[in-house]
Amino acid sequence: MEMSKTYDPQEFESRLYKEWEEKGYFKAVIDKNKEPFTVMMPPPNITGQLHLGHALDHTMQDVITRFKRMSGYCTLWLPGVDHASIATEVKIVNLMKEEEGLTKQDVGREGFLKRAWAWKEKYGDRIEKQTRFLGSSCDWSRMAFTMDEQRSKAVKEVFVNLYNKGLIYRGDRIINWCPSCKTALSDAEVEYTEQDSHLWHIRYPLADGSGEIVVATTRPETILGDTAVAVNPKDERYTALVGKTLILPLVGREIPIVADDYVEKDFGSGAVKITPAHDPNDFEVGKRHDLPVIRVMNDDGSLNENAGKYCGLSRTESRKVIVEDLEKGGFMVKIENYKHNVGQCYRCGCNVEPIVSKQWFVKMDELAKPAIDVVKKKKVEFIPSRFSKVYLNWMENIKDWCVSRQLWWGHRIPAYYCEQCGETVVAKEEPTKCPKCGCTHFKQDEDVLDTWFSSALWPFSTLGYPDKTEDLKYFYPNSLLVTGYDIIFFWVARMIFSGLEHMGEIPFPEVLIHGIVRDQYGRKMSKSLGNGVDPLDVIKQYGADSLRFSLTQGISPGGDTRYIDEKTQSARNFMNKLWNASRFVLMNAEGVKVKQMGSFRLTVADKWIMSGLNRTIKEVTAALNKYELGLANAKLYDFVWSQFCDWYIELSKTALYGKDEDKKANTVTVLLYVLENILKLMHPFVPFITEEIYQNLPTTKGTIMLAPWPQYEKKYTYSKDRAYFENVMDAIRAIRNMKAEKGVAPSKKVNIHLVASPIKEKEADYIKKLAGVENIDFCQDKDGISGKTVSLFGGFGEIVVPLGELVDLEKEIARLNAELEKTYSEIKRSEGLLSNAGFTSKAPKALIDKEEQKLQANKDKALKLQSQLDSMKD
RNA sequence: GGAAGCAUAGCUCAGCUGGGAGAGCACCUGCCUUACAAGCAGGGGGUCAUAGGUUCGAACCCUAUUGUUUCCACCA
Repeated sequence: MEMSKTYDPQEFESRLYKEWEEKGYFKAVIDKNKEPFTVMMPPPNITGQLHLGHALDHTMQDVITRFKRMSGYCTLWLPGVDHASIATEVKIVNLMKEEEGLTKQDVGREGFLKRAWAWKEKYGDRIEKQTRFLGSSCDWSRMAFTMDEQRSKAVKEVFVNLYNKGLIYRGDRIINWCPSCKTALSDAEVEYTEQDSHLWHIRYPLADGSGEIVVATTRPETILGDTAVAVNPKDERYTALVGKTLILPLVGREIPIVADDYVEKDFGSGAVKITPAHDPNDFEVGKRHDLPVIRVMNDDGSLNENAGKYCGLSRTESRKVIVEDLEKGGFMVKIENYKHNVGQCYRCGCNVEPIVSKQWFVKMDELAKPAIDVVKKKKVEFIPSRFSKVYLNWMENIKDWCVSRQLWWGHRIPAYYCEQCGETVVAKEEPTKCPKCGCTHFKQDEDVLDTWFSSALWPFSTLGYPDKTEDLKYFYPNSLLVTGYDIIFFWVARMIFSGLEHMGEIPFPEVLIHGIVRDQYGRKMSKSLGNGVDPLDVIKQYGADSLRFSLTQGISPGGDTRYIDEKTQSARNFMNKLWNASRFVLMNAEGVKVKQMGSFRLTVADKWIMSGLNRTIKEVTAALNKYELGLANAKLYDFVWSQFCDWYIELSKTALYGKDEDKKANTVTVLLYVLENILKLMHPFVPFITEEIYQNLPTTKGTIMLAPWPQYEKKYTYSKDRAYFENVMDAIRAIRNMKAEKGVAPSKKVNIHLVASPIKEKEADYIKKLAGVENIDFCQDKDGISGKTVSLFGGFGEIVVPLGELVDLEKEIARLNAELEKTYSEIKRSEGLLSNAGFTSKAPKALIDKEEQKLQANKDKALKLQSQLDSMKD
């Protein structure tokens, strides 16, 4: 094959993806002799396109999936997309408004859903395409959508079951209401930010005219819905007043003064206005004291008919007007500046209103208990483990889950109301006859379910639940969940209790948490900042492999990462390096009869690279088994570039450019062997380039995707040969260093004497070739070496380089003195350590031995340095 | 108010049972050496936030402090 001189990913990435898919390599075929490894893709929202966060998420899953597939598991990575009820609906509403000038009401439910499905087709496809560009090896034949037929069946099944068990109920409760999206939200869907506001102190006169109570509030407009004022029962200031009534300013209604522990004596005036319809805490107080609930707000946030003359005013207007009226009426005592947290809708960002409303809820007490248990008992483990604390903290304080949404895009709630008697029937299909009155006309609940209700079933709904499929039997529980910490509550927690409740088993034993991808300054990527990066642009410029490698570089579980263009460039450079190293190997393998490993004697250089490879196999495998992708990535980078390319390829040239055909064949064999293993180890990270090269190796057949994962083998440790060869390398480094320091041109070859060196003549060519040496004189002593020379010391013994006029005697003496001083300080350090009884008695023996060897070596070196110095002073 | 993470070279970050401080990028000096200038060789640069403690030995373990980021709660 002709390989281009530079790496050009556009040339092969799409072609290879197509080939993999056509040959069915992504498809999981149930094999009872194999252990399954199952990962469900967190389904991206169909709201738009994939961003770098998805790219990271998918890359991590693909790396792990490909690693497991090569390791012999029956691997299923199941892809999907999420209908994202509220997020998608908001987008479509906006689009309709912009393009057609229409509202939801204008087009009606059916017309709206038609548009929504068209949207789904468009964006679902786009997401699928992007996923393919990334190289994701997911099983497209099992592609799932949270609202397709099978998933809808699962949702209905679960809803009905929970209802029949009494775990789902409908009732008037205080919920978070988004006045802009006009729907209820769950607690998890509210985000709090600090806002500047005021604390208004308002006078409430006692009904009997005997005085007044001052209350402090941040919501003066809700005064219209007040049904009591509460004080702490231990607050002496007010004990005498409890039970009396107050006249509600502006309204004139009489409201009681109640005592409740919820009130803090020391905050504000110690008295709190109670508005059960518009504050979660007040709602609870109201329940305890049996207070009426007066809702004064419409669904759009404006005041309703209960607000009397203020009816129709918007949220902001009403506050202004009411404050003015309070001031006019002499009720306002003072206004303080005040900062406090206000909840916002996580989709549209507008302030949410706590409102009493009739909604469907999932009862959480019973469901949470086992879900807490499995995490505490580590049947479900978070990686890193600190996230289990986050999970437990949330789960232990969970409230009932509001699951109904006043939206159209989503799973319609399978509840039917009898048109005659109003009886509620919850069933998978519309009932034919009312069980109470026999009427045959029903109206289905208008609301849809929270998006996360269907996502919660993902680990098993994707496998065919509620049908008892082979997939479900084989692939459940899943093996691993990979996702970001931002959706632990939304998703992970709900999957855990859902799996336990509906499958009777945990959904997955491990949850690998990753962080988010930030921009180069560490800011979140967002539309408003305009700092988002489109993965497709990156792929176009650098290739998917470069993006994948760059995203997994320097990451650790749970940690955020920054996207920096230079990092991707450096990954691309690495791809180019691998490309060219392969090109070098293939060029030299041309026409050479490749041998079998083990059928010939390895050189020490061969053994050095083989042991390095072996070590890398061990480390990379261990790192991947722990899902430490950043670590595996770093080990690969180092081995491929700094060991294989920088050293072994250079070393191999002595044989490749020599005349001995047999030696050449040996070297080619080792080069191919190491390269093949490098490709396999790197394949999970960079699937395209490794496949492209692999298929062109003379020693391989078929796809690298299904090639067996490299195994660590003890026989390739070669510790002694490795240590010996390090001396050769040190010698090369020392000579290069010396030449650079003395300003000797790299092309200028020098002659050297190797004095009393452990290095054997066999290795002379390596030194000559790599260090730019003409001749080497292997000798036992320095007799016979005359003229101005430089001496280098190390594990290789002494290297004497005659440099003629190039050597400045003064400078050379200074250099040697500096080195001698350094050596003495090393000796001192070793001696200090070794004379320390604590150290010698407690430190491990290997460490003590090592220290002793070091001490001896340094003593030898010091002697040699000293004698060299002495000789120069003559 | 509660909890957690982070603090290591100019920048981004590794450093995984405590045993002489590392990489990439950037910088400086030489090199177009027949795989690669998207490259090669060499080099400078760090009181591992601060203060204590444990230990023969601490970037690593403990305590406190400072700075920073995030999550949870939401006292009107």
